[in-house]
Amino acid sequence: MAKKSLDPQTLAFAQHDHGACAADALDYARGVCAQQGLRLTPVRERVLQLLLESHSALGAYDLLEKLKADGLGSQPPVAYRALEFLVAHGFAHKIERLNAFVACSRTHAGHSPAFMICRLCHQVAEAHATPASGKLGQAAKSIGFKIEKTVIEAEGLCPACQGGGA
Amino acid sequence: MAKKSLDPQTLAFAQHDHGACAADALDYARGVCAQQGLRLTPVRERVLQLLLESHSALGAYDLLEKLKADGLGSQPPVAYRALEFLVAHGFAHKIERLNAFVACSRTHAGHSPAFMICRLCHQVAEAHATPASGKLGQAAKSIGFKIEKTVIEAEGLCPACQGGGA
DNA sequence: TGACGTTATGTTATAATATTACATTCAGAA
DNA sequence: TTCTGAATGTAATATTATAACATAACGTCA
Repeated sequence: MAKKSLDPQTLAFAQHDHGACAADALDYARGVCAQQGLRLTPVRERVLQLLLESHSALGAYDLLEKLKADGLGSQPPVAYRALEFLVAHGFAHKIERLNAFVACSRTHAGHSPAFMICRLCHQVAEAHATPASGKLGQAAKSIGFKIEKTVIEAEGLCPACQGGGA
Repeated sequence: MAKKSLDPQTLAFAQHDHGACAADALDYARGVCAQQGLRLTPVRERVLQLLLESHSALGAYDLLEKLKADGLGSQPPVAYRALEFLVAHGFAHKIERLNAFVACSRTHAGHSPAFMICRLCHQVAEAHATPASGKLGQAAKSIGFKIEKTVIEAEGLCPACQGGGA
C-alpha cells in the first residue's frame, strides 16, 4: 500500500489495501456499537459492509438488490431503516447531491464532513470541514442563524479522471 | 423596511418590501436575458416569479400546481425544463437537501452560493461562500481534486424560530 | 414569402427515490 | 414466563425526476 504522504481521510482516490481498510472500519463500528449499547444487526452490518466495500456512493435500491441476494429483506424500508441507523450514529453519510450513501471514513469523530465527488468515476472522498469558521459561519452569525448541520459537497474531477475525461 | 445593518444577501429572514424586491429581481432577469439573447419565455418567467415571491424553497410539483392554475402546462417536464433553464443561467438554485428550488438573490454574480435553511419555517437565505479557501479547498488541492461546483447548505434555526421551536 | 433548422412546449408514460402503515418477530428486562 | 420495546417483513403508495416523441413557435435566409 502506497499511502505515504496522503491524509487518511482523502485516501479514497488513492491505491490502498481496500479489503483491510473496510474490515478495520467494520471492526471499529462493532466496537462502538458494543460500547454504546447499539444493535448492529445483520441487516445494518451488511449495509455498512456494502458501503465500506465501495468507494462510490450507493443508492438505497442498489443496496436493496444486494441485500435481496443475501436473503435479507427486499423491500425499500429495509434499506432505508438500516441507512437511517447508520447515518444517525455516524457510521455513514448521505450524499445529498446523489441521493446516495457512503460509509463514514471515521477519521474525525464528531466531525462536520465534506465530500469530493468525481463526476466521471463517481468515487467519493470524505474530508473534514469547519463550516462555522468560513464566510458561511460569519453570515450565519451576523443574522443570528443557528447552524445545526451542514451539507458540503464538491463536485469535480478526481486526479485519475483529469487526464482522460474533461 | 428595517434593514439597517444587514447584508443584502441574508435579507430573507428580515422584514422588507418583498413585492418590490421580487419585481426588481424579475426586471433584472429580463435585462440579462435580453442582453444575452436568452429567451425568458412565459413559463420560465412565471416560474421565476413564483420562486421570487417565496422565501421558502419550492418543489417542482408545487410550481407545477401553480402553473396549471395559470393555464400553462401541467406535466412535470414543463416545470423541470423551466427550472433547468433558470438554474443553468444562474437565476435560481437547487437546494439539494430539500429537492427544491429558490430564486437566486443575485447579489453576487458568478458566485458560489451557500444556503441557510430554517428547519421550522422552511425559509431559505442565500449567502456567498468561498469554498476553495477553506479546509475543503486545502484537502482538494492536496489530493489533486479539481472542484467544479460546490453545494453548501446549512440547516438550523432562523432568528425568528429560535424563540418558540427548539 | 416560404421552406428549413432550431428551440421550446405539450403530453404520455415510466423510472428512481422515499415513506406510511400495519403485522410479525426478536431480544432483553421484570 | 410474560411483557415490552426495538427491529424486521411486507404491501401499498407518495414524491421526485426523466425518457421519448409529437407539436408548435421562432428566426433566418434563399
